[in-house]
Amino acid sequence: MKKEIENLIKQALLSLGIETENVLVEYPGDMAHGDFATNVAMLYAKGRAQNPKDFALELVSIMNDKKSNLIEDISVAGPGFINFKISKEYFFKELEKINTEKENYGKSDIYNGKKILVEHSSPNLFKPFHIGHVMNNTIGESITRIASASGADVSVISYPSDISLGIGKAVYVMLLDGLEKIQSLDTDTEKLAYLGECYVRGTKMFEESDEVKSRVKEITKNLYEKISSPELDAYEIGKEINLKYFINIVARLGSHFDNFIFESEAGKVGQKIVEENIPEIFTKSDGAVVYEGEKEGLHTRVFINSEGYPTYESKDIGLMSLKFEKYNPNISIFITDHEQTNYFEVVKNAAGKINKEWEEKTVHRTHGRMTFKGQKMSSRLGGVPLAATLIDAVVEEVKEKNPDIDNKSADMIAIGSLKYTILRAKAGSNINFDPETSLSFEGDSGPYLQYTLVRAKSVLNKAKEQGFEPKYNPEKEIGILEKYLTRFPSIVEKSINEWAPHHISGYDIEAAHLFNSWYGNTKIISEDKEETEHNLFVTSCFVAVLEKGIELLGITVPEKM
RNA sequence: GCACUUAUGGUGAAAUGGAUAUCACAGCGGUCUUCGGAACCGUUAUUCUGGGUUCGAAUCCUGGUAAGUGCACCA
Repeated sequence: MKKEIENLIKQALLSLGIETENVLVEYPGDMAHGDFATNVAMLYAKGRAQNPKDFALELVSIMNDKKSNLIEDISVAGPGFINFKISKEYFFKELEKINTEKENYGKSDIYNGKKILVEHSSPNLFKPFHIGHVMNNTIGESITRIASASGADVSVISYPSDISLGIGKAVYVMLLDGLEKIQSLDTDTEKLAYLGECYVRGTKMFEESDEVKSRVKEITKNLYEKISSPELDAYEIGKEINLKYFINIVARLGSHFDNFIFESEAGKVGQKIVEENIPEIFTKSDGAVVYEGEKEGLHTRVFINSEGYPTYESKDIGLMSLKFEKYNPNISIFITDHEQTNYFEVVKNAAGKINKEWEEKTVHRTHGRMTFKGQKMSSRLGGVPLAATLIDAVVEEVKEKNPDIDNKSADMIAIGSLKYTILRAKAGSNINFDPETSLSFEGDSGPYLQYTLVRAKSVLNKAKEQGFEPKYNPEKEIGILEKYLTRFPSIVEKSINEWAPHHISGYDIEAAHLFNSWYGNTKIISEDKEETEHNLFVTSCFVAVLEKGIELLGITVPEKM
């Protein structure tokens, strides 16, 4: 429809001697204005030394002669906007499409036949999975689903940090306590808490004693080179527990990974690549290997330190190389917090020197940091709320509100509420998470979406039991809810183009609100069979769209709530 | 010091350069034996600051103020 209007405008402009490729057709802010609008008259009136309004009227009279009968009315308003009113036949056709395509409605074909790789939630094994990770996971998962809706073949991986000086510190404490200690613990949760504690203790001891420092370095070296030793044994135990925990917690959040690329793996690959490109791309400086970013308006970064180990920079080069080698994606998206923006600019720039397509096809999306009650979280210093602790606390609140709810549903609501808090805003700014104020089950919230959907579905089921089937009545007028539903594909497309989930969350909440308003004024099931069936048709379209819209956010919906 | 990011009601946010700046929370006032009230309706209140570009600016440019982040061997 949009295309049709665009063409109509182009034709009209052409007949007046204006040739243009891009005409802007948009949804007016206020639906009362019309179904589509364009600002071309204001753009081109100047070149014609004509009043925009007069020019708009001239265009309208031309278009009136050429328009198809799907366009009911074209009018001029305000400073020179041209508004198009579309016939209800078009909307009924579109609603019918929703009803038949169901969960495929809104699916785009922008990246049909392309491959997209998404990397997110990359944890530091041995560091607890804390509330900050939930943010990365939530955004990453939603972007993954949006990517799937683009028609692309999507793979999703995570990149766990499994080797670092920090891990050496934790392993040092494990050995100090003896491995019996960890083996004596019963549950994985206890073991994990213990490992987190090792990390914190190790960091402290490392700072306080030179002796510990050199021992930790030795341990780390042995781990890097996988030299068989007590530390390697301890490390393997810790890594397994952490990885298992990670897989469980992201599964609880609704994510699954096709594969992992480990930092230890990437480090070797990256180091080799960097070394092969001295001195063309990388240069030696004070015993280290660096990339002189200043030449590109950036800053210098160390890729291999003076002890001969790859830094994060080299590892990221290795990671890129492995991603393209294993998946050969057309687009490679990864998600980190925004503190790494400048850092990745340098790495990406350097990567482009090695292989142009690594730079061109890589998309870096960033998000803000999550602070907890105003204090910045540092996993190194401990005292950070674990993701699981936080979710459990929210689950308690859900149960308080609704004591009859089952565990699974309570989990869905708690997580939905958390996820929505993260996704409703454009990724980028920091979120200060305070359960007292940030968590809402009402209004602009995850549970509002879930509730609205559950209620709508419940009505549909009830009607079905009574023998009603959704069926549209062409005599009926099209309301704003129905019109709004047909905008869904364009919202999905926008989210794909920007890799921004918040357009979807905003759309979902608006759609839910429109439905609830309509619901408040409409007796869906009534004596009147035709009326009932038509209402059910609208409800059914709404359910299809909102179900998809919620799914794209990575939020699940319980049966009852 | 240099670079990047940000500044919207009391709070949290939205708005490809467009029409009366939208939404939620909180506040205030209503709806209420309903197809599921985690709902609906009404109401109060907002673009940091000076200048510029434009028919038109929250949005673009520029000066200022404030905040955050990054700048060599940490991850």
